[in-house]
Formats: sequence, C-alpha cells, structure tokens
Amino acid sequence: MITKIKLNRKQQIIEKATQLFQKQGYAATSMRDLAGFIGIEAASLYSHIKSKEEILQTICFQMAEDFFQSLDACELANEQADVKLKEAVVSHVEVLTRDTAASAVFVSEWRHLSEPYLSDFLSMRNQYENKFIQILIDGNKAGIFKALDAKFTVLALLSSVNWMPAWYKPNGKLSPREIAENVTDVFINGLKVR
Amino acid sequence: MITKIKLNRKQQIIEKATQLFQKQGYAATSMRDLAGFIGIEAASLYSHIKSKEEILQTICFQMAEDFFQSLDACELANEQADVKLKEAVVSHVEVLTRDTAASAVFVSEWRHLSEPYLSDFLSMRNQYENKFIQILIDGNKAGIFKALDAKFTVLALLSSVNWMPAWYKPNGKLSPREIAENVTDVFINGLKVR
DNA sequence: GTAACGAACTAACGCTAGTTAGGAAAATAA
DNA sequence: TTATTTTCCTAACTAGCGTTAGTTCGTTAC
Repeated sequence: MITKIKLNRKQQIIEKATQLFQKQGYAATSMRDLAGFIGIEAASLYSHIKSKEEILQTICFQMAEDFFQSLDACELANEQADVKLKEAVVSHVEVLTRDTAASAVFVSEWRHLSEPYLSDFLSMRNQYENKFIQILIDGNKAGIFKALDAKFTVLALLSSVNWMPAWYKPNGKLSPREIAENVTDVFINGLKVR
Repeated sequence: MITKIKLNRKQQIIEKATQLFQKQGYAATSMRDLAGFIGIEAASLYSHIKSKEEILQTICFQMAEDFFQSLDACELANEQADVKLKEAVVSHVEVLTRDTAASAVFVSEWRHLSEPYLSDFLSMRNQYENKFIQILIDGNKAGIFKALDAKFTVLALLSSVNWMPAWYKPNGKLSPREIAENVTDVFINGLKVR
C-alpha cells in the first residue's frame, strides 16, 4: 500500500531544500546532497525545477508574500499605536513560526539571490519595514512612544524577533501569539517592574 | 617609494577575507576570489595560512575572546541589575562596532567551523550568554525585573543587537555607547512614554 | 659572495559543483 | 491495448573548488 504520499515532487524538493538551506546554508548545500535526502539522483531534480536558485527564489518570495498578506489582514485602522505595534509583531511572529525552516532561510539566505531578484527582494523588505516605522512615527506624534530613531528601533525589534526560528520549538509551552505578546510587551513596556 | 605598507601579509589576508566572508558568506567565497582582491595567486595564500578554515577560526575565536575580555573588564560587582545589564550590553555593542565585518562573520558564519572547533565555539557562546541570563535572574530575584523566561529574553536582546553590524555606519551620529544605551533603555524601560 | 629564507609564481592534482542530453521505466489517458 | 506524459536514470560536460609540489627570485645574514 503506497497511498498517495507523493503529493507533489516539486513541493517535496522545496521542503527538503528548505531544511538543508537552513542547516547548512544555501552555498554549502549541493544538489547531490538534496537529491540524496530525497532518494533520487541529482540530475532528476531538474525534471521538476529549473535551477538551484529557483528553489531559493521560491522560498524567499513565498515568505515575503506571506508576511505582507498576514500584515494586511490585521485590521489596525482605528487602533492606538501601541496596539497596532503589538498586532503587527504578532502577525509577523505568526508567519515566522508557521514554518521555521523557511523563515530562517528567508532571514539569512536572501543574499544569494542574483539580480534582478535580489533588488526586488530588498525593495519588498524595505516596504515591509516601512509599515512598522510608520507605526512608531505615528505613535510618537500621538505622544505614546518615545522619540527614538524609528528605523533603528524597528530594525532592532525585527532582528530580535527574526532570530526566533533558530530556537523556537513548535511543541514548546508558548504559542506564537504568546511569544509575540511577550516580546512586544518587553519592547513596549520594558523589562523593568514599575 | 613603496614605504612599509606590507605590515603583515597574514593580517592583510585575514582582513580581506573578513570583508568577503561578510559580503558573500564563507562558503561562497573562494580562495581565488580572496587572492585576487589582494593581488596574488591563490596558491600564494598558503605561504601565510594553513587552510581556508583557519581564517574563519581566527576570526571567530578572536571575536569570542574580545567579547569575554570586554565583559570581564566591566566592574559590575556592586551594581543593581539594571545597571549591570546596561553595562554588559554597552560592552557587547562596543566590541560589535569596533570591527563590524568581523562581527558579522562571528554572528553568522560560525556554523561552517568543523569539529572540534564548532563545539568549542558553541560552548563559549553558551557561557557568554549565561552571564547575561544570570543578570536577569538576579534582577528578578531583587524585584527589579519582571518574571520572564530569562534565556528567551537574553536571546532576543542579543539578537536585536547582533544584527547591528549589518547597518551600523562608523561615521553615524551615534557612538557605540549611545546606541547601546538606546537599545538597553528600550529593553529596560520600554518604548512607551510613562 | 654565498648561503638561507620568505614570498611569490606556474602547473597540476583530485574532487565536487551545477547542469544537460538522451533514453528507460512507470504512471496516466485514450 | 496503445499512446502519451511524467519521472527518474546513466553518463557526461564544463567550470570551479581547496590544496600541494616544485621552482624562481629578491632580500637578508653571515
């Protein structure tokens, strides 16, 4: 009984590649490595994909799309800046934890994209970060947030959260939302008892 | 007039390699690349170094030593936990910004170390993180810090700060100490006006 | 002046990389 | 059953990898 395990070879290739790219890095992962783990020959991969880089592109741009979609799904129009920030970070962390391997690749392997994909990627990332920056700026104008370099602060916030895939265990005690709420609480209210 | 530019070839090799490892990653940087930038043949590198990995080892362990040395130099024995934490982060950021390229390599290329160097490296890193964790635990016991998962919080804090080398410009408006103080202030007191 | 040394060179080694071509086998459709 | 399409194979190619061997050549030491 074989059942229909073989949903889609291409999808399986991308999934395994994601794991290997996370563990070893894109450049240090060979097509023979990848094929071996799947149980076929390296050349056979090319019946399903066009190139090694296509895999990386798929991972990176799929994740980018997920981040945008999740952020857009938050209804933030009528909220205060601190609530907005919290919800935005929760959305971000939920995407991050949904597939930690893909997230890790997204965070640290994008630089191996070639042009014009690299430029596209960076411009999308910039656009995404700007949404967070705007929340901080608005929050400051509204007297809710301190006057800090908004870009700098957002980068610090996202960096702290982007490295979660490296240590997040899906069976841990905390849900993604709880984790995100903890992190944002520290950022918004601080570590200190008051 | 040639003057004595050639301070030390080995040092020059390591410096250039550091830049390339940062920009392209360790695995994606070839010895011919490196040699080309220096202006010699790849084979000639081996008059000065034993292997490609030796360069990575030098960078990673030199940085590790710097971090420990800088942290140990802080006199924290009689301070409150929040001051301790602030000083520890300042020390960390000062090392990070002293050589941003080496720091970036230290942060993201260590996984290409082979055994036993990899294990040594990770155990040192663990030891280092534990010093921060202890500060949080003590601070909580003393009623200064909230009750949070200390390890989790430290990793978030260090991650947020470890990605500074990627965007820090030495000629920026803020000194390393000011940057570190800003970051720690957010972490300790929060983003919110009170 | 000659011996010794350091740093560079050329040439090549063995290996692995990503990828292509062409055909066999297996799965699917008619 | 036959035809078609999908999947995988073997074999091979070119390019590049890290590294070694052996040599040349200028500088330094006696």
